[in-house]
Amino acid sequence: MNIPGFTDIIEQNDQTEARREHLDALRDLVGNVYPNKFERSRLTGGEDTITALKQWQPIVDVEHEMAIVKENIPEGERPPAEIKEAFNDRLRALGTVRVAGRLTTPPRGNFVHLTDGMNKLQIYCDKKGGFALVKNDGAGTIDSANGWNAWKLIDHGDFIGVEGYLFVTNTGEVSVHVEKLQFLAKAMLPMPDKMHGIADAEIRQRQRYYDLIGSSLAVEHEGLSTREVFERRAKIVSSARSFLEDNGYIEVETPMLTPKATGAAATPFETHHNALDITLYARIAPELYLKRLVVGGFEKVYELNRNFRNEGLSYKHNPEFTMLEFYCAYMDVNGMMDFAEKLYQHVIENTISGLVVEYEGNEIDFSRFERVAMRDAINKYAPGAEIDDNNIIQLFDDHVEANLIQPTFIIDYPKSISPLSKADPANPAVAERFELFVNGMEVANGFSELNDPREQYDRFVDQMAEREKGDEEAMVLDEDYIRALSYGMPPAAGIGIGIDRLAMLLTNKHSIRDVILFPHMRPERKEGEKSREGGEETSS
RNA sequence: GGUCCGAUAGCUCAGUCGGUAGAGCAAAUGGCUUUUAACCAUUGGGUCGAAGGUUCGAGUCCUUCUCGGAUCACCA
Repeated sequence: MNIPGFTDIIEQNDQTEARREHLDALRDLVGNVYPNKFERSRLTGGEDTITALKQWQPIVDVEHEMAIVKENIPEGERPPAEIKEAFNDRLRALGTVRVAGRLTTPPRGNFVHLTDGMNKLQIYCDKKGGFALVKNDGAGTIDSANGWNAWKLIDHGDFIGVEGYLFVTNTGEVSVHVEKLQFLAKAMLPMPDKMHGIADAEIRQRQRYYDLIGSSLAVEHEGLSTREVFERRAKIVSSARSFLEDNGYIEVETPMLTPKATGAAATPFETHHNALDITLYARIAPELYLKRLVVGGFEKVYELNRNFRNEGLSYKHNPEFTMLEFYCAYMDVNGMMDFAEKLYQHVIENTISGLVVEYEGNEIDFSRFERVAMRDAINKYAPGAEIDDNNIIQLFDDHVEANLIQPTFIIDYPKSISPLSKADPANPAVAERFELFVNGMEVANGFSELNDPREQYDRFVDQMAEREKGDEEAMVLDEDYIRALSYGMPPAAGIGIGIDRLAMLLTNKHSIRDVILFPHMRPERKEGEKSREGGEETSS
């Protein structure tokens, strides 16, 4: 077996060499260079994270008042000492703070910022005044002689913990005057560019940790920082959840590994269960499981989780993507559109302020959703086109989809391509189905759920016939689902909402890879692998 | 899969007509020490994505390949 060596994985250069030397020297000073914990103070009520401290009212107040003082003195002049001292008395009375984080710059001066990934806090180490080193020897022995010696050995990106008192600098920034320094963890690799972060999209996606570090260090950002993108995505997910919970929905988890890949038109990933010796498929949709639960008496049910589709990658497709799918008994497609509008509005208002989303130069207004029949939309964007059941989707895709910038429900889908959807009672050829389009992109799909087991069976049979004819994505008959429907399912409506695409819209990101922490990529191949093989052949 | 664009120091990027491989940041050494991308001086750091070709000479031109991005076709 060819196990790569540590130095094959971690590139060695002058920078890593310097860090290794610093680490060895630190080991002599502090003992354990990877201690197990650091207890932060609790002045803010909870744990004193950097973010908590930066948002803590006493600190916010002092920085605000100091800013006013600075406005009233000439540019470049220091604030009067007595005013500063008054602020410092207030800050010092708050108590001793213990805070930890990563160094955002090289520690060459005696000022440095620590980050918790989101916010930065400045600390001040006074060489002359002296500060103590806390040894990582289990007892926390204080080494008052070596504080500054340890300080000289820490590197850009290392984690340290400090204890000290708060004060305000001449520039008005509340900082920690360090009295005790504790070394917490080493960064063996150099940090990204402090101005620009990581520019290479491949490295950003493959090494998201590195990208996130860059995002927390970088001074300039175009749009949201990587950290902010994923915080916003988390906000989208949590506000969608809370909206559904508040409306009486219950969250469930249904199988990811399924014996049949059905519930959507897509190619599945295949795998094998050894003990059972059967083929399993990564689910392409949770739809049929969720409706089984409606049969079983869950009147409002949702699942917010991953789907897997074995298809091409693009700026709006990742092999695994997050879908919010939910079902509501006694509701039809129109009720679902009404509810979906409210859900979108709730999520958007909670995520950004207001309902107007800036996306790639467009102003997308979520205060209003249009509803347009598919035929009407085609007539609008491809006037004169002759529409029949066979070309309607093609016409729609070719002429309409890209034009649907503002939120638009396209309704009245052909029944033939909607095998899980109820027909419109007034027009049996049309399904009670919608898809929601925003910025030319499908973001949701919903319908009145077909609950007649006999008709569902016939639709599956039609799909299987399409499959025989070569349509590999035609839906697969699910016998157990027919059995479930035969026990009776109340009238219901359901919807699937693409979370990644919503995240793209709300973070102004063009690529789905920018809103997925670890998007799918080709396996990383190191150049060394090739040359090592070659080396074995030539060496004797 | 097709088309177009890209890959140069740890990071961000220059590199003219084919003629000695560059800058800023980061690193090392020294100085300074209430700074806000700290500053000043000095030093080290490169298989120019890989292989081949043209040429006296290739980061630069040609071919192939790898990886990535954009875009088109299928999927949400």
